[in-house]
Amino acid sequence: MGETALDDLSSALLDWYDSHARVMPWRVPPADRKAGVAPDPYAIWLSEVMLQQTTVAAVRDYHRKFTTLWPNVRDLAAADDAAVMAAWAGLGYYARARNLLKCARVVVADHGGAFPRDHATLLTLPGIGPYTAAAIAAIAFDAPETVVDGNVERVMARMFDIHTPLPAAKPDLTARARALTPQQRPGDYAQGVMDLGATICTPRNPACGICPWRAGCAARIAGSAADLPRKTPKKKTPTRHGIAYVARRADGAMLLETRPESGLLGGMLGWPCSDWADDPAPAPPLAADWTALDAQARHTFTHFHLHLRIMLAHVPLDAQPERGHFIARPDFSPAALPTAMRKVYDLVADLVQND
DNA sequence: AAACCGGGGCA
DNA sequence: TGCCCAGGTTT
Repeated sequence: MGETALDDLSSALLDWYDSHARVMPWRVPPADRKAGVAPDPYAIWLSEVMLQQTTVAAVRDYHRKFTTLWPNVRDLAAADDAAVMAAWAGLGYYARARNLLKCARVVVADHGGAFPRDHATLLTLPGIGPYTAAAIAAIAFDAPETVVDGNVERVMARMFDIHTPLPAAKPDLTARARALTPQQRPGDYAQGVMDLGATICTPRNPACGICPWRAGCAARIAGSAADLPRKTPKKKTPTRHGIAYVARRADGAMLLETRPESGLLGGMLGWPCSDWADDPAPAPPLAADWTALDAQARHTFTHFHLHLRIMLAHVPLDAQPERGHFIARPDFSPAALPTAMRKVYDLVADLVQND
C-alpha cells in the first residue's frame, strides 16, 4: 500500500473523529483543539494511568474525585499516601496508585512540576511504560507518537487481516499502526483510533457497516473481522480459600491491617487473614471467642477465584492483637477497602452495627 | 518471555 | 462462566 493510500486512511479517521469523538472530562474536543486549546498534561497523565486495563466508564468518577481533591501535580505530590490509596480503593491494580504518587513526586522534584514532553523522558517515570509514554506525548503535547493499546491492536489485526495470535502478533501490529500515524494532528489521530475500537471496531459484533475504514478493511472483505484478533489460549483460573478475621472492640473499633507494599492488594487496608491456599491454616490475629459465619465472601482476581470464610469476635477494650491495628468507629470507612475486603464487611455489617 | 496484579460489564 | 478492557513491573 502506497503512502497516498495510508494518508487517505488517516485523513478519513480524523474526519470521523471530528464528528464522533467520545466526550471525556479530561479530553479537549477536536474543535477546541483546532482552536488552540491545549490539554492539561496532569489531567491526561492521570486519565491514562487510570485507564490502564480499565474502562472509561469505571474511570470517570475516580478522575473527577482525584482532580477535585488534588487539582494539580504539586497538590498530589504533597498528599498523604493513605489518602491516595483510600481514594483509589475499588479501582484495582493498586500498584498504579503507589506509582502515581511516586511519579507526581518525581515530576515536582526533578522536572519543576512540569511533565516531560518527550517519549524517552516520560518512560523514565514510575508507572509510565511504552503505551502511557506515547499516549501522553501524543495527546497532551501532540507529538507524532504511535499509541498502541488493545483497541489499536484489534483495529490493525482487522484492517490487515492478520491471523497471527497475540501476543506474538504485537510487533507486526505496532509496525502497521506506526505506518498509519500521520504527522498532522497525531494526538487526535491516536484518540480517534482508540475511539473507533471502543465504539465501532468492538471485540464482538463490530459495526463494519458504519466504519470510516470499511472500504479498506481486509478482514471485513474476507469476512473474518469478528474472529480477530486471535489470541493464544489462556489457562483457566483456580480457586483459593482463606479465612478473614473481623474483630470488633467493645467501643466499636474494628481490627484491620495494612497489607505489605508489594503483592496482592499491596498497601491497601484489609481484614487480617489466613493465607490463601487450597486448605488454609487458621491464623487468628488475637485470642478470642471466634464465631464462624455461614456466608462466604467470593471474589475473582485476575488469576484466581477467592472464597473467604469469615470469623467474627467481640473483644474487650484492652485486647492486644498480634497483627493489625484497631481503627475507631468514626475513622473506619468501608469505601477505603479494596473490593474483596469490602465484600467481607458487607456480610458482617448487620452483625457489628448495633451492639 | 512469563508471571503477577482488580474489577466491572457484557454475552 | 469466560472474555474484554486506553498496561507496567517484576522475575
